[in-house]
Amino acid sequence: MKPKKLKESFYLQDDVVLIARELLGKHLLTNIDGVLCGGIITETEAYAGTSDRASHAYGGKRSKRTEVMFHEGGVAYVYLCYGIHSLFNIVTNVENVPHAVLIRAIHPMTGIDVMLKRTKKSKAGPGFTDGPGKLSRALGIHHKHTGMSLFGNKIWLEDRGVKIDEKDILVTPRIGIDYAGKDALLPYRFLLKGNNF
DNA sequence: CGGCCGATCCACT
DNA sequence: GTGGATCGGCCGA
Repeated sequence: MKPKKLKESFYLQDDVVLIARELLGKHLLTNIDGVLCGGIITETEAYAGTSDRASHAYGGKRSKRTEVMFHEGGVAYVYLCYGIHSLFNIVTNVENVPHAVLIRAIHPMTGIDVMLKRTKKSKAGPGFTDGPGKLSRALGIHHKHTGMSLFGNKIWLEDRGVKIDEKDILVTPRIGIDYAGKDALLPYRFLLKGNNF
């Protein structure tokens, strides 16, 4: 199957939890600093808008940081966490519905040498791009890229025909959101079983 | 304007 | 297993 860039209709779907599941196996690509890098998405988390205590947009909160989440689906929401890490999210749903999917891990495929250099690693083994902060650094994604369209030529997603079987998907609660009360228990995290990355 | 804290990672014990 | 790094956003004064 020929690679095809994910288009608007994918990002406008109403069910962000379903989108998070469907993003497994899709390719995330960047062309930053003139270098093509990318990999297969292996772990995601859904953030379900104004009613989700774990979401930055909980209660409909708008701020300079969260405003981009209210944008129509198909843009990047990248923010700085712990003063060090840029976390990459995909904004979904229609304008004013602030849904997003956090990409937590990828299996590197393209531009591995450059990604190694960016992360100061010597080889692409376990622990290379298995966290949201790490994969952003490897791909060259910075919080200055927040609001960027995913239909452009810097950051985008492709369907390359990777088929994911239901039995290979692990579903768990989300990570690092203990402050979210009962919403911390929601099964909104999806990962591919047996992936080393 | 000051203080607190985070959707994390790494070095060190 | 634990704590420090490090800084923008947010809230209260």
